[in-house]
Amino acid sequence: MKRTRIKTILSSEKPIDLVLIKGWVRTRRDSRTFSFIELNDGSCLNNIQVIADDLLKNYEQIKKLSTGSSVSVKGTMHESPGKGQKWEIHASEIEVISLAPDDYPLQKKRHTDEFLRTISHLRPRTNKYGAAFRIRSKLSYAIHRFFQDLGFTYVQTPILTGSDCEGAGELFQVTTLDIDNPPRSNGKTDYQNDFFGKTANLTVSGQLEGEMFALALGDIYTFGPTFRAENSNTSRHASEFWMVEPEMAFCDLAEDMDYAEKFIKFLVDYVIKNCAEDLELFAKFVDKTLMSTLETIGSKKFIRLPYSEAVTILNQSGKKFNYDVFFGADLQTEHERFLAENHFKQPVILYDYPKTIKPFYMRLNDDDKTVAAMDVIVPRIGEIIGGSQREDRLELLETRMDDTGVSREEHWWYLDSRRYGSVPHSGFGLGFERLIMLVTGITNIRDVIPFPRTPGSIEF
RNA sequence: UCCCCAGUAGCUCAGUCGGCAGAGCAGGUGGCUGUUAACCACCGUGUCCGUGGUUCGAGUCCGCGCUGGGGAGCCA
Repeated sequence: MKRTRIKTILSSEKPIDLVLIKGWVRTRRDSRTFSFIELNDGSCLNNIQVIADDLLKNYEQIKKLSTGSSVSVKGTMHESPGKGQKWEIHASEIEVISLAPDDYPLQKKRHTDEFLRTISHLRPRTNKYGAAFRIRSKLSYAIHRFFQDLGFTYVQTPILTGSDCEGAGELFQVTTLDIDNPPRSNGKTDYQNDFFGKTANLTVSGQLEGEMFALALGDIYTFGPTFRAENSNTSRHASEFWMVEPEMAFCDLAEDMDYAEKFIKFLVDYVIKNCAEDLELFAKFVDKTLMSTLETIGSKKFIRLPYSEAVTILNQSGKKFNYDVFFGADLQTEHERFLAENHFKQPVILYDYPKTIKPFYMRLNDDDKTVAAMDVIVPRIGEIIGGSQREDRLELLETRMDDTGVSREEHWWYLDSRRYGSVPHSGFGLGFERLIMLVTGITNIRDVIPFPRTPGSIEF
């Protein structure tokens, strides 16, 4: 007999004569002649209540079932006479697969997120983390769905790279050299003898490679891991995280913003429609304003505001900021949050930033002062998307590289794309974990990653 | 990297002015019960993060370190 998932039987319209379910005991309560077992198999948030009566031949063993134990249950599903659940299973046979000893760290009461982080291998067994990681899975699917339905091609850009990309952050170096005794020449480590014959790193962005494919396949997206060796100790940064980076040929900044807005709205809508039960847990226990936040994102057209106007608004707001605002200053977290949370109270797309604070690949505007960059700012999270129209004019790109100290020689292949049939194109990057935080109300990035990596922490 | 806060039982926490370490939950035993974070009674539990100091006496005060958290920077 094949096991049925608890999610499947809970959504049944009618009783079932005989079912086989398998799962883990969440809690057990004894009555006089029988025992209630709350069973969860991870297929959904809800448990199913199993009635084990004392006629079962191994009832003495069943009475020892503790939280975390695994069992296999055969029985009939019928309407529950008790309050609190529609269905329950009356067991005809219960096999104890494995007992969890009483040092099982998860109790049926609430634990703190900090404690659960120390047992990352067990926390998916809790309601909250089970829900978070089911939502993470659904969102991954929705990302593919969005782009595939629009005819985009999924490109797997390399994780090991030879270039330091856009200088997007500190790099994790990858080497097979003996680090205690590396080969040296002219007083420096000689990487000619390293595995790839030169220095190699973990990727900080797939964008430049993504552009090459957009300029061949038209519309593409990447979705994969990214690594930053920055000593960032905040609740919004991890050393290993996932990014989605679409790149569109024949696309200007306005269309880029259209895609970004449509993308976020699609994902929020997808979760509301497909993760209702799990979402409810977060709306109830994690963030009471979650549903209204998500509805605002889904229904309101995102504000589009040039950087220069944002500077004016911030200066006229009368609010005292820790960092001064003036044209040429990078907007700080406090400024972005003020705009999204206090001034507009909804998502805002800022665009046309000063060229001095943005990387070399962004397209120079006609004013010669700003570049065609855009950031999507959402309440509570801040920047969730950063993107731009790329500089497609070879001479201007080369000048910008020289000005910002990016090696032309190393990026010969990137420059080739502007040499041969260059076209206007745009793209953006979305931090996947920040999206999950936005959608669930979870405030620490460590709690939306199965096994988070942060400075000084790689236990699992 | 900088600023601030915290570290006490398996977990969540209290601990007054520096004077014998204490609750709830979890666990054990018994009872009761179509229960649902069940309930009632009884029972056990400590490197008070580490280290150095002040003091007759330190969980409590001071220095240093470690770990965790919040905020900032860097960014997604």
